[in-house]
Amino acid sequence: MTVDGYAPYGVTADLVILTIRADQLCVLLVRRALEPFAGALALPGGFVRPDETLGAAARRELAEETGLRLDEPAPAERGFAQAERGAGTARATSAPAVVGVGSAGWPGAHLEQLAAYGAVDRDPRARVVTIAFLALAPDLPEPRSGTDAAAAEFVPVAAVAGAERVTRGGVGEGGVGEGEVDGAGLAFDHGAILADGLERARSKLEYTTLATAFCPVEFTVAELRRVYEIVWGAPLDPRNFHRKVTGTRGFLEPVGRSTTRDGGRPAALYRRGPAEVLYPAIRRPPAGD
Amino acid sequence: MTVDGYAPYGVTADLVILTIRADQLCVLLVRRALEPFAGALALPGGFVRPDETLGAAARRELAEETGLRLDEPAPAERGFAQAERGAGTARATSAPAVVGVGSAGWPGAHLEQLAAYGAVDRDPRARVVTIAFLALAPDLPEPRSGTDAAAAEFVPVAAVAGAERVTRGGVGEGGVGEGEVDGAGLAFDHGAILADGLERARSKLEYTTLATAFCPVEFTVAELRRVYEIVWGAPLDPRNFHRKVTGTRGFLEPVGRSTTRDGGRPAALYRRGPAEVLYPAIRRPPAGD
DNA sequence: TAAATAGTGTCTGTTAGACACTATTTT
DNA sequence: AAAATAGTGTCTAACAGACACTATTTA
Repeated sequence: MTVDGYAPYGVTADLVILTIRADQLCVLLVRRALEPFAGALALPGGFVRPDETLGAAARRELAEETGLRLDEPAPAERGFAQAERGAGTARATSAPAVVGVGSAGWPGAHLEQLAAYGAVDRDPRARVVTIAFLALAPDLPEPRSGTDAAAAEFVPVAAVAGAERVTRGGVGEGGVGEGEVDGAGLAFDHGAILADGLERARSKLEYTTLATAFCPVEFTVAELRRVYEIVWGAPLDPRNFHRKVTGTRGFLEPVGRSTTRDGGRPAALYRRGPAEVLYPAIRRPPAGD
Repeated sequence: MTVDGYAPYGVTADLVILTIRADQLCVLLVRRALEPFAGALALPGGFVRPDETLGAAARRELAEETGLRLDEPAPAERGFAQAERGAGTARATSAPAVVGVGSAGWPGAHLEQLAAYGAVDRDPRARVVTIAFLALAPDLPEPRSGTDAAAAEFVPVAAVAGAERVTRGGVGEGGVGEGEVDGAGLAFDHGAILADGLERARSKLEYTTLATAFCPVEFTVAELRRVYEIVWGAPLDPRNFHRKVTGTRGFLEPVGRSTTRDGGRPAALYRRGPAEVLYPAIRRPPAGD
């Protein structure tokens, strides 16, 4: 059913799911089983169903691929009905039992809309617009194969050719040929989407407390610092970082216990606090990596 | 033509076009001539044509409604083909002659993707996903009526009921009933889109040089400050503001002339400089309005 | 004891915010 | 002269960045 005779579009939701494994920033990629781009790596995703919102499609895909279930965000606080809001974010507050997943939960996992991509020829089959989402999660168990993916695995972003080739802040607009793999070696325009997702994640660590989304429920200051160092690819001064994050009200809440799992003197354990924005921001070092 | 039998969607581009007129932040709204929501105010927009990207549709709608033509952004700098990038931004570098528009040009006008909105019932006719764009422009001549709009006019955002009712940073997800006008008094979910656009504009003034997009080619520091004060609805200290913007490299480039159009001692004229980000940011005062 | 990591203190330069003061115009 | 706006200087508190130093564990 179309409106006013305009051509219909396919609408998909694709996900950039980032996690940290073995001291590397990794993205979940699937090996495509079907044409187009059969055999190529791609971001997980799929068509938005007629009865679900964009965010619901993203949460469904996330659960299908990783077993990670996020609650729907609460309706807007002022009490009037709203359409699904694109800029919204979700945080898991509980983790119902899922096959292959324990009961620990991932309290800090994060999902937000990234952007819409609608180049005319981005899908050689038909006009398809995709709404990309960015998910940040602590280290997850092995991903489960999705419906249209032969296999899904976390791949270090450093190993994804071209994912880093877009300069910070600079984005353009062009076109891709029919069925042509773009510069990142991923299917469709997924290399560009990944690059945008990485830049979004890197910049959000500067001025929000989102780094905790990569951490388990309880973590040390050094573990949080390692998140920053891995995502930014640059070392941070441990003393200044410690002073900054423990001095920012609402960023960390002490658990009261400590751990020696990082070696050396026991480190205090923290949970994430209620703060979401950081002011002043933690500055991203010039470069590195 | 659909893919794998999934239901087709309509895809539209809607615009939040902001400008400053008579010391008020205004948004371009159209009076809908057709059902649904006939007679109600709505954001300008329309269906994305089969042969144009999302950004091209937004630029076309912008030109149709305002006469303001923006160049397509340059392709990505690293030389590999990219699909249209959602997070990209465009700045007009020239303003070809357009009916009703002089030759002065709007060098700072700005267009960027805001977000995608896809609640199931947001359009009572069919499943329609809209990609919202945010445009910032200097005071423009009277808008021209678009194809599906009986009239278009700039309305002070303060006069749009409910547009300010969403708290800073908090967004949720819900649903709207069939044909029901949402809390902002605008058609569809355009009140929510407007609120998101306003928040995006307000927050971008903090950490980018985008305020110049509201200014004419040459402007004074006081005129730039008035942009901040109007968009944020709060007064700023003129002396500290002056020191901040003139001391930030690349923000302003002196023209070498001055004007007395604001009264009092002549003020130096500036053009926007090459800088795009502000670090440290200009902090938004607690509230005001 | 040595090595490793946690955490505190201290110094310096930069900046925001508050506000006194001077400069140059119009009325 | 008075009013208005432009622009500079000065003070203080906060903070980033650099780095010395102490604290508590394991090997």
